[in-house]
Amino acid sequence: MPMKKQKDPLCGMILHAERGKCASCEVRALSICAPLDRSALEVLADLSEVVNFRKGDSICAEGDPVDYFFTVQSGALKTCRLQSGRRDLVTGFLFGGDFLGLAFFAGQIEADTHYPYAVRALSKGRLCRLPRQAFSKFIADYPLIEKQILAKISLKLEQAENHILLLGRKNAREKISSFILQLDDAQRFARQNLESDFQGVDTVDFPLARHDIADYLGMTPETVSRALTQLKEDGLIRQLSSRCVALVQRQMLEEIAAG
Amino acid sequence: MPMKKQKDPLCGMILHAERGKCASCEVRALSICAPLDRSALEVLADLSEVVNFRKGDSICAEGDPVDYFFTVQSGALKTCRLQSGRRDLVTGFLFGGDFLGLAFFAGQIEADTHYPYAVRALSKGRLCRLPRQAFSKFIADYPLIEKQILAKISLKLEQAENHILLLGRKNAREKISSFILQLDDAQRFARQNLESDFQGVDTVDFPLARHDIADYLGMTPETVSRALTQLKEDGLIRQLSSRCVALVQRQMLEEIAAG
DNA sequence: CGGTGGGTTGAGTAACGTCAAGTAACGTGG
DNA sequence: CCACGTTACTTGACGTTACTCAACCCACCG
Repeated sequence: MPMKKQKDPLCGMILHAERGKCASCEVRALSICAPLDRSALEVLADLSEVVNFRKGDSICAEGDPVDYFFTVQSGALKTCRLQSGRRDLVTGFLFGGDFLGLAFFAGQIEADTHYPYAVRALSKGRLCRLPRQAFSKFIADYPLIEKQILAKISLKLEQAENHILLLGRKNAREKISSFILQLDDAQRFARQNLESDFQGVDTVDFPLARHDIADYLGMTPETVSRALTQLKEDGLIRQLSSRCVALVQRQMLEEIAAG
Repeated sequence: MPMKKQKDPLCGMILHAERGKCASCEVRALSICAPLDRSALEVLADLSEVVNFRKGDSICAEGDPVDYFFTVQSGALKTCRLQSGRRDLVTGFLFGGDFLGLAFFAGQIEADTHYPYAVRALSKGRLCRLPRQAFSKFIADYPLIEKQILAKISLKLEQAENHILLLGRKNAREKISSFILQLDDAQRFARQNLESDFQGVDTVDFPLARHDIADYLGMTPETVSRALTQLKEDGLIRQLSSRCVALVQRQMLEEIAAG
């Protein structure tokens, strides 16, 4: 059984570690590997391993040494900072195509670095794992990858600044509205780029629990719940299930989110 | 007279635009130019211009095209995001040695980019200005600089995550304590690296007004003031003037800041 | 059919924001 | 250098928001 507080990151996680199949990678278009050619992918496939994780698994703890980089293939993860005697703070999420290890890259690939946050799984899923040393060498030969990583860091910084604005100056209603739209954007983007032929109503899935949303938005689960029911009562969203809502009035949501 | 809301960024600002003197730059050790050799500095000096700014000047507005990069030589600036009908949010500060333009760099030096925040002066000071195009070419010849920029972006991201933690999970008292320590660290670091021979009591200068602190910490000036007097009453700090405090019990401050 | 965990709802409270008054600090012009 | 006007800062009274603690509901699972 998956323990609530895993002391052995990764140990219980790897069910079937097997050589990566980069050529047929489903999320390549979203990942840092997007610009690589056939031969580069062959080289990379020899470095990479696919590992599975289950809901609740700990990928790494705060302060762990960074021995691997990861690309998320499926599932959802959260990066969080712990505080003694208080709710954690979730600094961000990782979905298919996202890269884990960004912050440790810039300029200090050779240095011994440590994770500044813990990473935990919100659902089951799959990671592509790359040994740090080997991948660092690989990058040296394929500068295109470095550019991709730079672009991702830049994006991350922009997201962080938006998050700062949200935490610093928005109330519960505005936070929730922003969050729903954020998820919606991410899910539209993924659908579009992976060329899935899905075309339905504008619905948003929450791949996480209320308390995770709360920890991301700097509030409590109760307040999250209350803000959601308020939006529901105002007819801005419709709740299909506890983990899925339909956007009824996107325009209005955007206005609220903007403040 | 400097207007409160400047519509013409930079126009009123440049008093004496003159060729940079990189060889004798006072903040080089702190800046991205630190690793450059004599000949590189000569080249750079031809690209750069020194411009002066006064308290309240607007360096750029949100959405302005990025035509120049800057290194701060002296004085203090804030980067802020505006919100209609609400207090601004200050996302960060720039002091001597800091580089302005980081976020626009990564991976898209050639693209037409825009500032995601406004930059305003908190005091008078001096900037080193570099035309974007020319500096981008310069970087291509001196990869050391690119590494420096990467390191700075990485640092920025780390700071952003700390800021997120502060805004999301700390109360007024903890926010102020963190802020004081942050300023103290920055000021110690600057003193140390610039090898000033100053050796006094452990005091911290606030190069900014209460409302700027409030906008940075996601609170109001009144609450900032109250939190400061509380720390004063508890004997953790001593107030030498409205813009300068002495750290009486650094240890305790650190404990409070950590939560 | 009871147990469990996630989610919602309610009542009371603490923390912070708002509004307003008062005080100290500063810069300017005489 | 002083008098004045302006701005920044502090303090107080009050209102609002979101947190805390608790009960309850519901879906899912043994």
